Amino acid sequence: MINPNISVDCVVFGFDGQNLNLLLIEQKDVGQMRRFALPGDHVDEDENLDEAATRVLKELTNLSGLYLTQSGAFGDINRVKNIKDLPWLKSNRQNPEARVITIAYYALVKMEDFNPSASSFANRVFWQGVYDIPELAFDHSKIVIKALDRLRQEVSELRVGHELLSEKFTLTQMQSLFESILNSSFDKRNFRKKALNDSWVIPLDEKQTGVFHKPARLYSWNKDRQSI
Amino acid sequence: MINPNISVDCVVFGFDGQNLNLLLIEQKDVGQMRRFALPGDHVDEDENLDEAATRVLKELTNLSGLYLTQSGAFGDINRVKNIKDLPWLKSNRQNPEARVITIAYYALVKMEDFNPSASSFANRVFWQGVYDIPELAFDHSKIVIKALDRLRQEVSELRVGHELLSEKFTLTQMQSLFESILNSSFDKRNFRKKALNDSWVIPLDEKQTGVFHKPARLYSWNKDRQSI
DNA sequence: ACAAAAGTGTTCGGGATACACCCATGC
DNA sequence: GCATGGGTGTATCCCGAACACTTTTGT
Repeated sequence: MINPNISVDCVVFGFDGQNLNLLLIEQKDVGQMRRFALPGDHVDEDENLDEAATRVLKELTNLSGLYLTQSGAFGDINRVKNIKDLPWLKSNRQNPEARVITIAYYALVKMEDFNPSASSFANRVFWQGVYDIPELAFDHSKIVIKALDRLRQEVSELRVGHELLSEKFTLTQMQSLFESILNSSFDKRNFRKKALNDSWVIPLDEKQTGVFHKPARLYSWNKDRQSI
Repeated sequence: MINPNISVDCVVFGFDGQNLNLLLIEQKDVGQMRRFALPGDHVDEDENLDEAATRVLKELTNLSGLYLTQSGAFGDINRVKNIKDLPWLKSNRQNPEARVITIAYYALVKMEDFNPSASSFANRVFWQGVYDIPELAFDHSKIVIKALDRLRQEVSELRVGHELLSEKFTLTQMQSLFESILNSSFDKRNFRKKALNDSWVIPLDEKQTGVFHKPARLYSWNKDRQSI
């Protein structure tokens, strides 16, 4: 049995080697309008919050074991009162007037692991550049901003980030990851010095293939050296 | 009308010039046992989460304008299933079995501004040293740990802290504040150099009185220099 | 005079920053 | 051979860490 007052919403960040992206859905059953939102669902009575978020993420991406962490609770009384959200609420909720508090989570996925496709949730699921997010349903824009804030903090402290790169990667990709998350840029030499000095990564005896310039060396994360 | 599924709990930190303390209540109506908890209450249907937390804090301390910020949502299905919590739930809740999700807040108060006294909430309200917290009801210990974590982060980044000292204070008091929050100790000279170099504080033309040693100079916060 | 806390400067090492040119490969 | 990104070293500055003695007041 679901609890009508409590939901979870997932801010799913993905990285493609160049840019940071956000997973959005296009809502169903909203007539002619196109309205975008974060994936989310109500929480079941016998389900922990983390479990509900994990479930939403699993249904959406068919991936498990993803990095997933809570980023806040949103419960303003008018968060589901926007007139533009009425059509969806009417066709998806027993009581469209009900107050709903949502617990926001954010997740990190390697984009290469996953191709978005339609699901029970939505007409359409797609990646969107984080610096180019359209208007979202409910208070989802606020939720995204807060999640991005948290992600930035965690990345600066190097507590997360490896979840967004593939097993083997180039230092340039790693630098792009940091730059796109923190929305700033770094000096190449200093960045590489730091990554190696602080043993964030381990150099492999392998090089990039299939590129038409000098192939870059590949690296992997140093798992012993995480979260310091 | 209250929403039976959603509550707020407040982790209220206070500082007395020496040690960091936490405001606890002793629960009413639990028969012979003594059981301690965080102050909290259900959220009203027409009340925002922040408003509910503000209300709890106001009823408790009779102070307003306090620093108050959300530190997380706690919703494990068995968070109110501990047998020791049954007596209180039975005498305080219509449906003691109901699932309750709580949104945790943490607040900072100057202890000199406020003397705890009994209230509608509790038999007894009292300050307890944060490094000496007894067993708490529900999952309140977890909530405290998380709030303390957040407080430490914010203090290290100097985003909060001034809320815990009076208008005028000595550098030694300020150092004690940092030391008790971060549970570590600093070199006096280095600490003072940093506080002054980085313009955290402004020296006043005033000295401590009523002490039986060399009186210390008083300082106030540099409001222009906060949160950097 | 004595107890108690206030107040003060210098040295050292390590990490962050700034900066420009040659290299390997595919086309 | 040329276009594209890969890869490298040095000098400087600032910040954090370590460290011990003198000063002022009340009793």
